[in-house]
Amino acid sequence: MVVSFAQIREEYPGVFSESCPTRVVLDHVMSKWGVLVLLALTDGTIRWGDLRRKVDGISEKMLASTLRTLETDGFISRTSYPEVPPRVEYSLTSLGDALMERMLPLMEWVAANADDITAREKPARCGPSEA
Amino acid sequence: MVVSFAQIREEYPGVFSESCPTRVVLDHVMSKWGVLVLLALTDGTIRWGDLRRKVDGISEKMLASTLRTLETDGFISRTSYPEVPPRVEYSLTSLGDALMERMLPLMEWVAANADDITAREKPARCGPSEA
DNA sequence: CTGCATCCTCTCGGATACTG
DNA sequence: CAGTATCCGAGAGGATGCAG
Repeated sequence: MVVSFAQIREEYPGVFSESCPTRVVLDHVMSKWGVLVLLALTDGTIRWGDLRRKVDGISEKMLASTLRTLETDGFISRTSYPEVPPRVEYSLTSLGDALMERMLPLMEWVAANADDITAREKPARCGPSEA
Repeated sequence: MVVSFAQIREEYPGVFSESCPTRVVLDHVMSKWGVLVLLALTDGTIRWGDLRRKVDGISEKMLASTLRTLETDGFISRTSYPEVPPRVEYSLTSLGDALMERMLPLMEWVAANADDITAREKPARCGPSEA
């Protein structure tokens, strides 16, 4: 690994420590659903129901739970309109924006390489190469 | 969110789909221990025992499991020396290197901001501000 | 529409003991 | 030293029903 990128260990020698706050934040933003919810929010403000439909496979429980965690962390903001039926909108805060600025390059790389990576594990992923 | 960063949704509209390979890779590299193991490997080649001691709190089971997953994905390489006692070394592959190139900026940002983020949740984290 | 409460399942992950 | 095998508890996470 290039040295210039590995300086995190010098600046933050405690990142490997069990008690490091980094662990907590990492668990939130890099959780199975946290990543996808945050990514969905890079689109801009979005309603609860739209979010649920957008993040394929997420349950209501996990969506609510994930949103609350990320809101507590300060990554997203929740706006509730006193209407009936209710309308609630979520969006990234400036902190969340800063986070995603670093996360998106990683996501794009993963999205671009995921096929090749998983393909190597399952001999034939789709095409009838030798069946 | 700045538009230039949000183009992942246009290029990879399937990232939100449950069956997208991205989900699998994401689960591996952004898992609780996957991140830390990969980060530890940015130091360069390292032995099994050193790795275990470095990543504070990881069990033998999870270390072995994490390493096998990441090796299968092609992010790390395993070199076993036919000696006694045995010696096994792990290091990043070029693929793993490319991954960490995108991951480290994120990690550094998280490490730099984790204190503030978690501090907001626990009114006083260390200092006797008002107790 | 936007959640919360409950129940229940299943996997993650820790502890321990054992092998080459 | 570098793992594997087994057991087991805790918590993640899904399904359903209900409330505001």
